[in-house]
Amino acid sequence: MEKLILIDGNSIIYRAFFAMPPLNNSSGLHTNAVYGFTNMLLRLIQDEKPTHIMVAFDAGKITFRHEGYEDYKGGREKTPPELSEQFPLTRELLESFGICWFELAGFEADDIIGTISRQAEEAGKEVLVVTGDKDMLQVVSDKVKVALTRKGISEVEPYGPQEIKDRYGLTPEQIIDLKGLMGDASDNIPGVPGIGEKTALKLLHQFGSVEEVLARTDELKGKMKENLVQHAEDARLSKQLATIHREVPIDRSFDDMIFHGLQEEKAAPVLRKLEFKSLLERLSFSEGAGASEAGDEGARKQDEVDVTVVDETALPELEKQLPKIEVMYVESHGDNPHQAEVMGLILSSLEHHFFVSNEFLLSEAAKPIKEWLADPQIPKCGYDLHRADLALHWQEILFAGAEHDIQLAAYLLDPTDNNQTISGLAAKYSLPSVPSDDEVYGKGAKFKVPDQETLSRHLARKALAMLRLIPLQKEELKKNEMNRLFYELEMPLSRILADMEKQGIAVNREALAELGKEFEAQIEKLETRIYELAGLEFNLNSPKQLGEVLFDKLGLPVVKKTKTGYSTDAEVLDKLAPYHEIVQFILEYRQLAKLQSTYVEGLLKEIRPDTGKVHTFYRQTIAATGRLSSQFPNLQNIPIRLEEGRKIRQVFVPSEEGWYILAADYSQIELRVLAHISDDKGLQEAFLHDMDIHTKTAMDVFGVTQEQVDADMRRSAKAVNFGIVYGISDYGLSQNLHITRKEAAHFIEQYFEAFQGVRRYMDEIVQEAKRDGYVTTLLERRRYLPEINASNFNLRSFAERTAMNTPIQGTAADIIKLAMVLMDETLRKHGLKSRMLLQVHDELVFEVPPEELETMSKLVPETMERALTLSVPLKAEVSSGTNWYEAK
DNA sequence: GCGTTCACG
DNA sequence: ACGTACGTGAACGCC
Repeated sequence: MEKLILIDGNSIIYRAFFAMPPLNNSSGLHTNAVYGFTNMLLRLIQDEKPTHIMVAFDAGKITFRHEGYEDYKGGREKTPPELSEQFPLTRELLESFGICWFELAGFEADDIIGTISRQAEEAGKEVLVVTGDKDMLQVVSDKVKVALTRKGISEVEPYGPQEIKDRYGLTPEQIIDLKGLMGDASDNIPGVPGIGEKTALKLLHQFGSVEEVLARTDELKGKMKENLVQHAEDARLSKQLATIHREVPIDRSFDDMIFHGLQEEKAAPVLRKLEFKSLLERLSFSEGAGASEAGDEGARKQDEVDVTVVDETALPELEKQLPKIEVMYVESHGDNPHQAEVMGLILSSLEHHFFVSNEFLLSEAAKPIKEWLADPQIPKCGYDLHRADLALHWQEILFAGAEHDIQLAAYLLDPTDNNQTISGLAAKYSLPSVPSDDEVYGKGAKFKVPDQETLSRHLARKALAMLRLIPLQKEELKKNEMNRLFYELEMPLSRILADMEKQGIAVNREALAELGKEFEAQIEKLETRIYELAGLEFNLNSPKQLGEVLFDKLGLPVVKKTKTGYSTDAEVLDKLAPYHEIVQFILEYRQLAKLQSTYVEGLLKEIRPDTGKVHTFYRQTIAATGRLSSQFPNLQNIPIRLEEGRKIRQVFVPSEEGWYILAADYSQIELRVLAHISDDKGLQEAFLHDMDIHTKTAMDVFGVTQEQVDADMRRSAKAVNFGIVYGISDYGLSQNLHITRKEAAHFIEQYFEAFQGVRRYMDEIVQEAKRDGYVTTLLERRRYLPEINASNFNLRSFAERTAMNTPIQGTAADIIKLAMVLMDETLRKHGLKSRMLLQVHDELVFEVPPEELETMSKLVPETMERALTLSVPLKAEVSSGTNWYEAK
């Protein structure tokens, strides 16, 4: 017969937490409740041999019970953070055990269990409910037993109808009446004063039910009668509160609950992360293997590999196997993929590994391999295909057909994992060990291309790990509902980015050098003046030496210190300006020195002599929020705020005579996203009318009319809006606006009064993060926040602000990425010659031939605006000119 | 290789 | 009481 075990997750974890001594793993994670829970779970599996298991959780929000009685569970202490952080861990553990869990907003675990146990009973299954909550006894029947925990959780006591009768002299249904009369302090169920278990049982033995007791109070006497008459309503309400709801909508089938047994490859990594060594041993899983962080790699074996080195003799064999090749990997050396040296290519299936040296790849004989690489109809799986594409491109080898990039998938599955190398991923998934590149090649100055034997074997090990990683990633992407994000957004975008990077943007070298001369002249003047005023020459670029001059020699007041000494940043210098005229000159020097070193000299170094262009590299797997980042050079931080710096933009020009630079940027995209996800009616209204959002905020925060908003009020409101997007704190806002914390707190309160939907969103997203351990964007991009339940205030606060900010910044990133994919399609569809060149978070930059300028000026903003439909319109503004400066 | 500073959204 | 605004990359000094 089929046997289903239903576990009340919350109840067991609570009891385990208080029953177990404190326990944590080496990274400080509290694990005692998870440990107790796991122990009990394993014992149940061993003793009961269930065919099905399901764990129910409270969804942690307001339940239907609150609708009738506000104080329900009101008397409970707040859950300690050391316990809260263990809920996401428990869910992760259950998933690794292949055990189904369920929760539903508005219902408690009790109700879920009540419903499933009823359904299971109707389907003829045997059921065992495991909980610490006596209320649950009401669901007992011939088919349904309830195991109550005793002494913490180390023992359980099973109850069937007979056991309930022996213990209480009641039927299971009468348990509800019992609660109705005696109440339950821990659930804040009032019951009737003066009536405890003894009296309640006596009454029920005599009358049978709460209703009957209340109807026949005339048969009673004394204080008890008085209490019952006076609190009749409390008794009825208490009975209602204690009644388990058995018609919860549950979208899980019994098939979902089938327990297939533990699989080491899935369960072991989680147990290792928790450092449950005794459990690993008990399950006879190897203990040291696969601990990704602990550095005990040695315990995982390496694959033995057999590689065919492709030369003209071996080529026919490879050609025969090409249709079966499942993964490819291009090994290259150097951080900048536009200048990377290709070391070799590996093409693998589970049966074969073919190593192709770059020398052979570049030879005429390798034509079939090149045709395979270039064929967009042949889907390719691999690791960092974007980098491979660029490295191959610069040696005139075409690449197309990327389908599944392991690095990109790893990024979506955990964007904050900082070891998304093949070696790191192999460890994370407990696959056979792959030595790190640093181990094989040496790092920094020690880097050396190894002999072909070593290289090809290393690549074959990587390829094997890749072959195994792909199905695991596919499953996880599907489970996280990230298939569309991955296959329809990030993968297509990866090819588009590569195209933009290969195209590059032209830089007017002469104009840049000229600008450099102007800066240089000013810098020299400032240097002379500063040394004069200081009375000595020193290294102005050294904060240490500058600090000594300002604070020791000139005796200026110390405003702020760093870990290593005096702080001399711009904020400090601003405060010091009134004390000494040298300070203003230092600020100007700093500004120009930055422009000179980073933007003039830095950019000049990046211009390719052959093309006169700079080719940035967009990294798609770095930013935790889903944004892109840009390197070699970074074209996402070209100056704009100050006029001197903004001139740098003049040197970014079209690559063809007579063409234009066109730039379009989203207006207030983050606040529009916030209006959508918070469903704040006021904010939505403002955007529907396309109001100036900072003015609107000022009106609502200060309670004034549009005409009464002055520049200062608008400035404050703008800072508040920024703060809201960043996950506001009174301290942060006070720093930004140079006001007291109290004043900042007042602004924030005023803001939340005016925009209550935003307040609700901020509260709910933090709760969601605490419950799930992660937050998501509109397109299901995910960011884990392991510190959201930390007991350390700073860590927890940071995680809370991140929980508020990431869905906003991340959804904005989703949107512009969608726009880029759409834009690429649109350019093709219309057969336009215009080219997309740059992305700067909320801005896209194009070069456009004159005859397309008018078309593009409409098409680009239209495309950006239709990228995603929100409850408020998206707005994009476009402009163009003969260089990037003029396109403002 | 780390800390500080500063450029951008 | 705690002591920060969110996300990046590059240049420089210094050990």
